Amino acid sequence: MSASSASAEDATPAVRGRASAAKATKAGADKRRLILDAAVRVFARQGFHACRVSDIADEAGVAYGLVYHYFASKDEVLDTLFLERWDVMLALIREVDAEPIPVREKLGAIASFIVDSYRHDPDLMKVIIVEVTRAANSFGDTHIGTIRDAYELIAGIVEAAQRDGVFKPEIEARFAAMAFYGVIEQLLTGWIFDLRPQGEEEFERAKRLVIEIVCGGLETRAASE
Amino acid sequence: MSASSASAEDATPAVRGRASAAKATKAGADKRRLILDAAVRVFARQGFHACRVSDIADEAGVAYGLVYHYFASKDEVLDTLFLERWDVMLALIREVDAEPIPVREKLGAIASFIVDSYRHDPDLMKVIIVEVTRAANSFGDTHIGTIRDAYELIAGIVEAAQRDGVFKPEIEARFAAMAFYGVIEQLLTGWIFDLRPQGEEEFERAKRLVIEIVCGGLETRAASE
DNA sequence: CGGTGTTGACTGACCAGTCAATCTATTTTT
DNA sequence: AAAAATAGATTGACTGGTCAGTCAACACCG
Repeated sequence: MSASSASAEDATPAVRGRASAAKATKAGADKRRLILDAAVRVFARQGFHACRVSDIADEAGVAYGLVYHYFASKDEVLDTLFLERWDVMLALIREVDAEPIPVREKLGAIASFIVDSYRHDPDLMKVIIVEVTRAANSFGDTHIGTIRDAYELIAGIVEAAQRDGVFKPEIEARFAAMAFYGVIEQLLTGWIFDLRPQGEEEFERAKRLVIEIVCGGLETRAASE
Repeated sequence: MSASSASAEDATPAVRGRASAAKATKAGADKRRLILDAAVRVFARQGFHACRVSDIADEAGVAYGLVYHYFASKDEVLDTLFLERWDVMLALIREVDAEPIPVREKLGAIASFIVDSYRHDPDLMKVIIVEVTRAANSFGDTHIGTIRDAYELIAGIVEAAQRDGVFKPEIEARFAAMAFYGVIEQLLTGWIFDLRPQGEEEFERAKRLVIEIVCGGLETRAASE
């Protein structure tokens, strides 16, 4: 149901410093993936804290102990899911930032990426948002640095736009980045909890509106469209 | 340290339908309050899930069992804290909405209220945001209706502004409300986790910037100042 | 054989919620 | 006014259930 994203495949960053066992075998890596994908479904359905490790094993169709062969702890499973995806996003932001295009398009590309991530694998995004990003106390705390990285990159984009005179200088760049991210997170949260309509059209419309509101409030009275 | 807000005092809405025991005695109500205030500190420090009921009892200086004399469960303690404060906020939004003032001031008053709530009792706001509002899976689910009420009220304000021609009609009112709320929640989250600077000046500046960004993106090219 | 992969029963820790007993204050009875 | 009765307030030891993580044994492949 949720095949690992193609772009994450080659870049798998081996989960920093954790103990997690091998994946020497071809089949080994497959089982590992199987467990990760099962975990996404279980976490999305029951929530990280409410589910048992045995639920993940059952969903994956493997024995309880095998989860601990590939991961040091229940936490590490979630960590892995988060980092895998977040790293892809950080890479994309850096890529976009380097491109010689107007801010509106840069921020638009980032918003698009996140919305498309949700469209492509809502369960995974639900887990990342609900269990990590929004759970800033428990897991977010571990990853606060990584989350902050995204913040900073976006702030950098805003700052550049201010230097170019496209964005007002009086709204602090970091504040603007925070606002941008806040709107997007709220949007996904709305979808996740069925507070907002979904569907192909809605997704595209949402991308436009996010940019319209945020850039509209940031631009000087010079840029129209 | 955190005296219950004056405006909430008389309006205490007796926590809907729950079993929670009496508070017939004068001293009884005091102890109840003592436990609630202790819970705020403990929840803020350790998190709802990470703390034990005995931690709350210890912090309050009462016996373990007494918590269950006043509250049916650990959950009910958190529910009470949330509803107490959220109801005050809903009342304020309704009040503001009724006033015959421009949108910018209406939204500004709401942003001010929330920021001031944080300034007045950061621990309480931390608990509400982190453990309820942002924990949309566990507790947010129970209160999703109440949270939604705030959404809808704000959407109503935006809609009125659109009818008056002050706000663009092409940005759906609910979407705008979501964005407004998203920015504010992200702002508080930033303070809570020390990602953003705090202090009297910052609080006031933040109020202005929130309005500047959101209203700036929503207004038609007519309103300036 | 040696190592990796796989199994699932078991353990040790944890903690929400219960409950029977005790205390304190207020009211009723004598 | 003292004693008795009633009701709420307060205590903390105890129970029952839950689960993350361990481990010793077994399977499979090269």
